[in-house]
Amino acid sequence: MTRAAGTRAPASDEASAAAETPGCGDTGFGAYVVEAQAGFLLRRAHQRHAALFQEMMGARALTPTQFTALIKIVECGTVTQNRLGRLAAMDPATIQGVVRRLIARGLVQRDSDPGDRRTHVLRASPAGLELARQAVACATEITTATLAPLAPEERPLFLSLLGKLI
Amino acid sequence: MTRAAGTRAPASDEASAAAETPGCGDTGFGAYVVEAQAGFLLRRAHQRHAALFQEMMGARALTPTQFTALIKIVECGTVTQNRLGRLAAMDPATIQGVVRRLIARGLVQRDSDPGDRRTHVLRASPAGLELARQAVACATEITTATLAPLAPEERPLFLSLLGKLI
DNA sequence: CAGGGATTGTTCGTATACAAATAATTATCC
DNA sequence: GGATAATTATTTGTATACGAACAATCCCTG
Repeated sequence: MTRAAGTRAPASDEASAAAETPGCGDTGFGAYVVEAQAGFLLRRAHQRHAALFQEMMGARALTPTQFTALIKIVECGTVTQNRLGRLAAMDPATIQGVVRRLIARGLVQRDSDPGDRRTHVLRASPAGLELARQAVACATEITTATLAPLAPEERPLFLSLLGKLI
Repeated sequence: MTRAAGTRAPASDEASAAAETPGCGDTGFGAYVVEAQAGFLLRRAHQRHAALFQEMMGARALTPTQFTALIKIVECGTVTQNRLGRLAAMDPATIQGVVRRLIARGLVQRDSDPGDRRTHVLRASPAGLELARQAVACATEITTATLAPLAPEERPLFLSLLGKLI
């Protein structure tokens, strides 16, 4: 994470220099250091992963959520939109937009369900299936890159702890 | 994380039942399981933290980013907007909106800098300072709640590993 | 001191993320 | 079988998050 000083990047290394950044002294918050809190670190780690994902996914141009949704659709073969949202951990309002963009790119198709007139059935198109296969290979490298700062033996431990945070 | 089946919640427990959700068989992705990847877990952990934050911050109605920005302003006494963004790990475009909302709530004030006509100097208002003090106490509990699923001895370890992911 | 490069803040467009409200439909229960 | 509850999908509004482009200003170097 060595970045030039004048970048438009979201977080300069200043954000890691917890305690005493010049001009920013202690102001009576006791031992509370924002940069050391779980929430702050989760946000930054998530930011970094998203950046890695975008960079490494490259021309495939899938966002993390689009990728997750597409994979889940392929795994299910056929899903309903809200159920897909639950599988992919997305709000009905959020999954709506994600699916709309996947359909707009021709990666997913949507058929009406004769058994339930409320829903539409989602299914991956051939192009979507092909892209999914390529993306999975790429995503494996993205996971590796995300965990790269950890020693190999720390990685499963970290994932196990992270997984407990539901 | 025991939630009723029909909630509007972003992620039902279905999203944790990795391998074999009924109707969603293996479709040739080999050993790749989305729900076990670092990115997916980071996104969910971040979501959960944000939900805890909103719930526990309650009437104070600060979002995690607003809280971070406010704390950083108080710590610095006086900051420039972009510099604040770097300290709080936010894009210039993002910090702009965060600061605008803090100003709209009267928690932060903005004065022009005679030494540099590009910038404005940010400073916490008395109300902002008071809210910051209350919020820090609350945020400490939020961190505890976030890490609650971990055994006490696992918590510093987890934070240390998470911190390595920059 | 002049001119090029860097920095600051803003705006626009896109993509999550979620609460809340809504209409349409299905499921349940008395 | 009919009222009620639940579910599905959509829409609106708000809040991150970031790339890209921009004008104003500063800084530095020649």
